[in-house]
Formats: sequence, C-alpha cells, structure tokens
Amino acid sequence: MDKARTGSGRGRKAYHHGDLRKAALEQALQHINRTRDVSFTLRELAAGLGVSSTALYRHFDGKLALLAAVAEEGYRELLRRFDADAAAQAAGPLALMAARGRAYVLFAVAFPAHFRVMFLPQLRQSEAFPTLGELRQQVYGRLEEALEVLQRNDLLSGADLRDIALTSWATVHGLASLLVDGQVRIEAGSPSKEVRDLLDRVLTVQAEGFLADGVRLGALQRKDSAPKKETPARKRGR
Amino acid sequence: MDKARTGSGRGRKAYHHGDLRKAALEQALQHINRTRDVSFTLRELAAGLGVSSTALYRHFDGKLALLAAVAEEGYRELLRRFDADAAAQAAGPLALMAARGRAYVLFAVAFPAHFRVMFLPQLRQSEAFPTLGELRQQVYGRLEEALEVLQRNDLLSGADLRDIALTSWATVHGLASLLVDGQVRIEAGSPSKEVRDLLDRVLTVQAEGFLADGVRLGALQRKDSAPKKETPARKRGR
DNA sequence: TCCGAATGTTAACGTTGTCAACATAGGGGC
DNA sequence: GCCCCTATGTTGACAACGTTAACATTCGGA
Repeated sequence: MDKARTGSGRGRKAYHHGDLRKAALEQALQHINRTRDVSFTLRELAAGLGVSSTALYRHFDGKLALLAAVAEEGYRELLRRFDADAAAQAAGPLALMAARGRAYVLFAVAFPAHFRVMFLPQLRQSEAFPTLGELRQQVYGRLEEALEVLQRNDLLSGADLRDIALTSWATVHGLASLLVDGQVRIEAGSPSKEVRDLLDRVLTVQAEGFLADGVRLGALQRKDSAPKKETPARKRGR
Repeated sequence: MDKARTGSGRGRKAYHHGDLRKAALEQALQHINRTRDVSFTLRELAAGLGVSSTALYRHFDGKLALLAAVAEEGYRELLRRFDADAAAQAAGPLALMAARGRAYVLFAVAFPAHFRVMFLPQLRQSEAFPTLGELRQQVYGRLEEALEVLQRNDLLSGADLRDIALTSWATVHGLASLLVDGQVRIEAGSPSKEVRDLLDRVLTVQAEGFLADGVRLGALQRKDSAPKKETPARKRGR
C-alpha cells in the first residue's frame, strides 16, 4: 500500500488520503495537548486534515471510538515501557519496582494526551471497548508483579501486600495526575531531567516512609473504631 | 424569602421556582453521580426541574459556570472538614496529619460528584473563575501546614519537606481518584467502614514506608544520572 | 400603589455528532 | 486488459445542544 497520496496529479488533492486513520489520531493528540482537553470537534479535526468530517467514520465508529483508539495506543505504549527494562529486572527486585513506578510517571509526562484520554470517565464506564479493560488489568498486574517479587525476597515490611500495592499505585498515579494537570510546576528548560530527579525523590520517600526513625503511628488509629491490629486477609479477587 | 413556591395557586405551577439556583446545583450533582460524568445537558436538567432551559442563565453564566459553582461548593466543604477536627489538632501533630489525609479521601468518597468536578481540566485551565484557584491553594496549604507541624516537632525523616509534601499529596489524591473512579472495589454493604479501614492501612504504609527494616534504596538510583545524595534546597515559592 | 429589578418564557441561531445516499479509487479474478 | 467489488471519501441533511435576544411575569420597597 502506498503511504503517499495515490491520486493522479502530483501535488493535486488526492481523493484518497493515504493513511487517514493514523493522521487523525496524530491530529487528535495535537488538539488534546494544545487545549489540555478532549473537547475538540470532529469537523475541526477533519478540516485540519483536508478531509470531510464524515470521512472519519470510515475509520472510527464515532468520536468516542476515536478516543478509545488513543487510549489503547497509550496502554500499549505504557506496557511496552514496563517490559522494556529487562536490565532493571536483572538488577534486582528493588530496581524492578523502582523502574515500574518510574516508567508509569515518565510515560504520563511524555504522553500527557494519551494519559488524559486513558482516564476519561466516559471511556472508563463504557462497555463498548472491552479491550481497554483488559489492557488496564495488565497495567496493574505489572505493578503488582513487581511487588510480589519484592515480597518473595523478604524485602517488604509486615504490611499486607494488597495495601502496599494500593498505596504504591495511588502514589504513582497521583503524582502522574498532578504532573499532567500542571499542578506541580516543572521548569521549561530541562523538563525531563527535573521530572526524573523529582520522581526519584518521591519514590524514595514513598518506599522508606517519611517518619523519623523510631516514630510509629499509634496516634493514627481512629477514636471511633476498634483498632484492628491484625489486618484481615483480603481476597485477591479482581 | 419564601422557600416554597410563591405563586398564587397552591398546587398549581408557579411562575417563580423558589430557589432555582440551589435546585439546579442539586439536580446537576444527581446527574453526575448517576452517569459518573459531567456530560449532562442543560435542557435535560431544566426539564427535570420543570423549568425552561434558559431560566438557568438567570443564575449561572453558562454550563461551565454552573460546574464552577459545584466545584466551589466542593472546595468549601473540603476546607470545612479540614478545619472541623480541632480535636485532632489538640491530639498532636501525627493525629493532625492523619486527620487531614483522611478528610481528603473521605470527602472524595462522600462527595464524588463534587470531587470529579473539582478536577475537571476545563475548569482547571479556565481563568474565568479565580475563586477556584484561591480555594485550591488553601487546600494544599492545609496539607503543607500539617507537615510543617510535624517538622517542627522533629518527627520527620531527613528528606526535604517539599518532597514529603508532594509524596503525601500524590498518595492521598491518587487514592481518592482511584476510589471515585471505581477502580478499587468497595463493598456495597458498609462502604463507610470499609473505606475508613482501607484508608487507615494506606496512610500507615504511606507514613512508615513499605521496606523491611534495614533495607535501603541504593538500587533506586538511576544509572544515567549522578546520584545526588544531597537534595538541593528548593524554594518554597508559590 | 406603582415601578424597577429579579426571574422565567418563547423563538431563534450557529455548531456539533451522526446518518443516509451517492461518488470515486484501486486491486484481484477472469 | 477489462470488470466488478470493496474500501474510502463527499454531499446533504437532521436532531440536539449551548447560547442569545426579546418579551412576560412576579416580587418588594419607595
């Protein structure tokens, strides 16, 4: 298949676009990154591609399906990054865990538009895109996996693995959200380096905690509830 | 001012609604909680109130302004909860810190629609609602304040206060997001109790870290960057 | 009592996502 | 080399949406 325009004339406008699907996805990402929002219009997007708006319906079932395709791209890229660091895996459990968390945040910073779309409520709730659900599970599975390796090596504290996993996930996801939403200021000069340093510090605090040696959280127990010393074993279902 | 309908007849449809602004906000919250999304229509909302859609424009400048009003309600409720626990403040720095984090998450679970709207990209980016920006700063200020109290009492580890604050904020905000988005399953039976217990465990892991005693994160340092042992003092600006 | 301000209604406009019907390109089977 | 089937793109149209303008009704204070 020809990538270039396949029409008769050279510079003339060809009837067929070449790869409209790919071009539409790229244009959508540009819009999202510029406006920080998915509220672009199909007509505007199509006009930017020199194409009628209804042409997009040959490649996507509608606007939501187009966004779903963007989200799917994002999940696959994130999984690719998770699996890319075989080096970290060889370097030990701690390195693997840190690499996974770092990959999550760096992905969000590198692909903010994808990240935004991946967590759109409209897509999360829709059952029209089962692939997205499977990909989401794979992502969380990778994070859990890294923690299980830590546990096998007796590197974890006594807390329940599920609680640790949820805490780690929340921290990493929260940091990514704050960065993507621009609630944490990043120097425009060398965003990559600054983000990486910030990220390392956050992951360190996260892993080692922030209380001084010897300080324990007895005071954290609520007054209105019996302090449950023993965490009940929780099912790992779904 | 009469709360009830002020028209002539008793059960007859009154020309004036009574308190349309309040009713509209409530109806909007219902829609958001039902659909988990802000994509309700003004016409539908107005029809549910037995009112013409343009009547809403007497109370809000438009749909975005209505959402901004919802967000403002949310921020004020959250701040109210922050300040409500004077008891925790008296019980010591650790209790205060835990209470603030817990208030954040419990607010999100109790007011999911508000929470959703508070972090809408369209509202975050718009400069038409400066009040929202001020309220946001107050919220983060309360979290930072609790940490500063900890620091004054020498209860923190040696890490930079800004890093600890960001990590805590990310964890709490991430957990709230995951709960509101339904990515963490909650038993329908006693959601309140289960969330509170889960929350306590996460806050504990967060504060104390999850590494076993003696394990340190030397392996976390990246290979492509010089390991900066000393965190450079960072300005506290903005 | 009267009159302006507050509140609500009707009609209309431009834009949006989407569908149906039609037009064109391109490649595989004869 | 021709033909037809399918993939791809276009035109025209529709209902629904947010929003505005012009008009109607009610309330409350001078």
